[in-house]
This record gives sequence, C-alpha cells and structure tokens, in this order.
Amino acid sequence: MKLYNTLTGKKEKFVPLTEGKVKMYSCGPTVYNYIHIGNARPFIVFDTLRRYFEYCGYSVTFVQNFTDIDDKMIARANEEGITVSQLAERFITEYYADADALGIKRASEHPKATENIDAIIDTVEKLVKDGYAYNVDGDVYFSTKSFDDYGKLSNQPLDELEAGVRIDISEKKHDVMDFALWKKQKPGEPAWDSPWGKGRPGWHIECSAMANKYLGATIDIHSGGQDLIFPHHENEIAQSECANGKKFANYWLHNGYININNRKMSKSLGNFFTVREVLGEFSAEVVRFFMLSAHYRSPVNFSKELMEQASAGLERLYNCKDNIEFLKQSAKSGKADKQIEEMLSLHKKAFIESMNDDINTAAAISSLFDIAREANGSVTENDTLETLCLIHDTITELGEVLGILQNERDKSLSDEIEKMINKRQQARKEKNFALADEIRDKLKGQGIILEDTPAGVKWRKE
RNA sequence: GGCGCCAUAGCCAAGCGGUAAGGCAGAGGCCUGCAAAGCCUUUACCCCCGGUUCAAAUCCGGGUGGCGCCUCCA
Repeated sequence: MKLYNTLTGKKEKFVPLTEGKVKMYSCGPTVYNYIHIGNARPFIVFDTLRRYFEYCGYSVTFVQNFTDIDDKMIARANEEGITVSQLAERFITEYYADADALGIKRASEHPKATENIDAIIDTVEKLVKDGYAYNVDGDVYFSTKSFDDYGKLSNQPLDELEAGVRIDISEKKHDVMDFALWKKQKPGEPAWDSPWGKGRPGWHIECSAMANKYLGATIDIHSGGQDLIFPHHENEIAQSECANGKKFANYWLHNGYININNRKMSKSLGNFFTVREVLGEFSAEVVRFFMLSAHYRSPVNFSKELMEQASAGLERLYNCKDNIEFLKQSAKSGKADKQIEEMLSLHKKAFIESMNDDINTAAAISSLFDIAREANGSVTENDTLETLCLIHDTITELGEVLGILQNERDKSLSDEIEKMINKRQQARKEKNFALADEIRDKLKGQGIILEDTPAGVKWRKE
C-alpha cells in the first residue's frame, strides 16, 4: 500500500514498524462544542484507513485523544456556568453520538489530556532537564532553536517561519517561535500540581505524551487535518523527538478541508455546519459516503445540492443490494454463475488497488458502482441463491471497508398496509388497474413505494 | 515575504506518459397494463501559451484564475 507522507511530500510504500501491526495516532476533538462536518472528515477518513488496514489483516492500535483542557474549554465552561470537566463530559458524549452515527469505529484508546497529567509532566520535565525547554516563573516553554529539525514537517526553515510571525505580545518567551508546554494557573482556572507550580498543560504536549504512553516512542502513522501541520504537528515532532531521542512518526497523513463556497469551513470563520445539524436533513451514511466520494487530500465543497447527489448515488447502491436480497427469497440453490464470479473478482481487485493507492476511496467507490451496474444488468429471478449471495456478500464486504452499505432496510409492515398490498395484487390479477393504481398512489402517500417485478411485488420505504 | 495545493462534461469526480473511469442531473430508447427499479444509447478541443517526447490531461517552463498554511482551527 502506498500513502502520501507529508514529511517527505511523496507517496511512499507503507512499511510498518512491526510486521502485521499498525500503530496510529490521530488528533481528536477539543470537546467544547458539537463537532462540525469539517471535524468529521478526518475522523471518517482515518477510520476508513484503519478499517482498510484491518481488512488487509493488520492488527491496528488506534489512539485518538480528547482535548479536554485548554483556553476554549475554559472560556466555554465559564459562559455556561459549569466546570470544565462537566463541559468535557457533555461533549464527549455528544462526540460519541455523532461518531457512532457516522460509522466511526471506537479507537483502541480515547485518552483524555486531564487523565494523563502525570505523563505530560514527565515529558515536560525530561525536556527541561535535557535543555530543550525552560521555566519562566511557572510557565514552561519549548525552545524551538534547540531542535535542529524544527520545521521539517511544514517544510519551512525556522527563520522563515519567524519572518512570517504575527505580532506576538507574549512577554516571557525567549524567542517568538517558542511555544508553551505548561501554563501557569490564572485565577479561577483548573490546575494541577507540577514541579513548576500549579498550572495546566499547553495544547501540543498532550499528544506527544499520550502517543508515547499508549503507543511508544515511535509510531507508524500520525494523522489529522491539514491545518494541524503547523504549528501543532510540527511542535509534536519537536517535543517527542527531543524527549525520546527517536523519530516520532514514520508517516504523517493530512486530509484536505471541507469548504463552503470554496472557502475553508472553520469555527473562527463561523461558516460551519455541525454534524448534528446536517443529520437533521441527511442520513449519517450519506454524510460518510459524501466524504469518501472525493480523495481525502483534496478540498471538498459542502452544499445541499452535493449532498443530494451523494444521497442519490448511495441510494442506487442500496437499491442494487436490496433487489438482490429480494431475489434471494425465492431463489433456488445451485452452482454460482462463473461469469458473475469473475466480474466480482475483477472489480474487487480494482477496489483493492484503489485503496492501496493512498486510500483512493473515490476510485474504490466507482468499483462498487461497476458491480451494481453489471449485477443489475445480468441478474434475474432465475439466478441461483449462491450467485445472489456472492454478489450481495461482495458488496457488503467492500462496503464495510468504507463503513457504508451495512444497513438493512426496514422490513416491517403494518397489517393494514400488508392488506392493501394484497388487495392491490388481487385487483391487478383482475385487471382492475384503476383500483390498483389508486392503492399504489395511496401507499406512496404513506411512504411505501411498490415495484412490480418478475419475482413478485416488492416494496420499500421512502 | 516564505511554503504549498488546485483548475477534467450542466454538477461532482477518478486519472500519475499510450489516446478520457464512475456517479448525479438532462435527452432518447428498452422493460412495465401504467409505474417504480433497472438496462442501453447520448454529451469533454482535459484553463491558456510554449517546450520535451514517436506519444502529454498526465512531465518541464511561463501565464491566468481560485484556495490554503505561516495565528486558535480537522
């Protein structure tokens, strides 16, 4: 498998540290609000990568943190008149609700910054002891000049970064590019005891400390949104590599943004939709399908119209799966069709090749459409159960890699509606088409769509 | 100022040197009692100008237009 590595700017063959195993760390949400769909993209994309690794037989350890203490957490908690930990608890619950809906599998570990203060302090202490960080009156800063490789991820030499720095009134730092590892407590803020007095961790340090604690000094893959490349991931590298004396991550993966009218969706611009809002109009699966219908590194525009397109596409795939399921009910056992078998294996192979090429989900999805088109065109009520199962299983299997097509359509009908369907069948038999059509329209008004097929009448809910 | 990304049909989107996948929408046809679902057909001077090559959407140079990071942000 090849993955695009931000560190080298190239697609590289993926070689794990330990054969058959993958250690991944992905930056999780700051839990001060509902996640928006821009946040959801990396969660969906890297969940898909994780699923694909597992599909390929890797044993994956996937760690995704919760940032549950920082300036925004404190500000929001104050606004709401609740404690930071109450705020965190609330939005962690909400995160899981959204993530579960979106088919994002739970990580192996979801560590919280506030539950890993010891590990954080240990890391900071090490950095101070080895001369990479300094304490100024209870605030501890990382000295970027002490790390020769600083800037290697964002591909910017330190002096260039410095030249671009905006007005920084921060007093205590020795250098404008230095960043906080530990922040001295301000009145009313939550704080923990430390060798430098009461305070709390800076933003970047938690990921370094927790990645090390849960995965070790060197990990295979670190991922997140492109906006984390600088400064967050750059700083993580500095902290981790200085503290551990080892390379931090072999592969750095970054997803592109979600745009609104070609502009980055972000909380600071205020042009965002929360996942919760979108789920009021579209199913979570449509959201997921939409995200995967473009390559993960490309920017992707978000609009109602595009969501509708995605919805129609997903519907087509479900129809195919559903039609086959319907035929299965009356199919007879027998040998599987050789041609279908070949067709499926061809498209499955293409699917895997696409995924191997830097997780090209857009191309992988096209293989699903290829299967659907060919299956729709050749399958009849005379096909064997084995043939039908093969198609159905292949679609489900590949769909699972992407985290889609796993739902069963609602198969429950009220007695009343069932009676109406039977009545309509009777009317059709008697060529009373006026009555039959009337019943069909009436059912449509109730969200039941009827399809007359060679294998019998089929219904689905809108 | 530094670093980087993008430009393919009405819309979305693959493509990574060998003559343009796939989806949505539209049109026509087939199937159907009529529908629905589905199938078939149909639409591309690949932003522009040069260059390299037997061959370029793909590589190189130069434009034009759009976006991002360098500040909290997925």
